[in-house]
Amino acid sequence: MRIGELARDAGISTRLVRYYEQQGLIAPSRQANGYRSYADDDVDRVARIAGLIQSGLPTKLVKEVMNLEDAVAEARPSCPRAVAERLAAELAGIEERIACLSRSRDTIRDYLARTEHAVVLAEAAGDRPD
Amino acid sequence: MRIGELARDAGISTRLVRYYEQQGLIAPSRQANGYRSYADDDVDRVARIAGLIQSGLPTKLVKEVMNLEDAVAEARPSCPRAVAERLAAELAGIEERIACLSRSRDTIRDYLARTEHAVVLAEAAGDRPD
DNA sequence: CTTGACATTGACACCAATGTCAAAGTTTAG
DNA sequence: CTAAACTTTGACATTGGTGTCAATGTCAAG
Repeated sequence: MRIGELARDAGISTRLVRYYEQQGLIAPSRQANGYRSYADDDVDRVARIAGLIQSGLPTKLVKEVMNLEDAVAEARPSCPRAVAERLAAELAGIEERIACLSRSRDTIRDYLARTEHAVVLAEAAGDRPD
Repeated sequence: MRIGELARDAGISTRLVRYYEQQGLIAPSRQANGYRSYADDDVDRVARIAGLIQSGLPTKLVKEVMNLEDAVAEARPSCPRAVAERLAAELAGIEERIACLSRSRDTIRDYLARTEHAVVLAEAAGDRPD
């Protein structure tokens, strides 16, 4: 598929897709005419990249995480101790973010639940209003 | 306490503390000499603000969440339906981020666990069950 | 009184993530 | 064949979060 469809499906602008590529986060092949060509899996990958970036991870870190994701598929990965330590540090950072966001999530849920607006909560939980 | 101590305790620069204030996220009182004066609770509040911002929430959103946090303390809060709907939307956004980050967390954990670097993982683990 | 640490405001600077626009080539529908 | 819709690259603009510097004020300790 081409960039327009990919972007639409992933829910971001084509501009960002190209930006991610420039940052080394994706490497689409090219058609004879020079158009970028994406696989179906790339929709997910790109959406995931966007999600991480929106969660405050810098592209450089996102890149590492994505690489790791590919590496995990392999049988017996390994890495120098130093790398492992850096990853552990990043892991801690991510866990902090999760904790922070979780708390806010609880706060908002709590608030909505207590303002007789359980209706809205229920709606949002099931389908996707816009 | 004054801004220097607050910043140190909260783990950010004084520059950021002032920036947060400018964005309406905190409202310290002033001493006679013009110095900002913070309460002990503000350390937590500021650390929390910083955490949310690092998690990708724009200051405007952080502000709302913090206001909510204060409001939740009240007995019988209430808000117009429109507001509740916007909050629900934000809640969804936050949940998405959490999902994204959680997946990355699992990936990294997994990776570290499988690269005989369980050592590092254990070291970094002191806290954070969930 | 002087010095050093900390505060104040305001300005300028930087980076990363995005938007937007322009000029040119490609594909597709009518 | 033409027009609309897409794509390419490249450049410029913007925004939000930060760092940093400068000039000035406050205060505690020697």
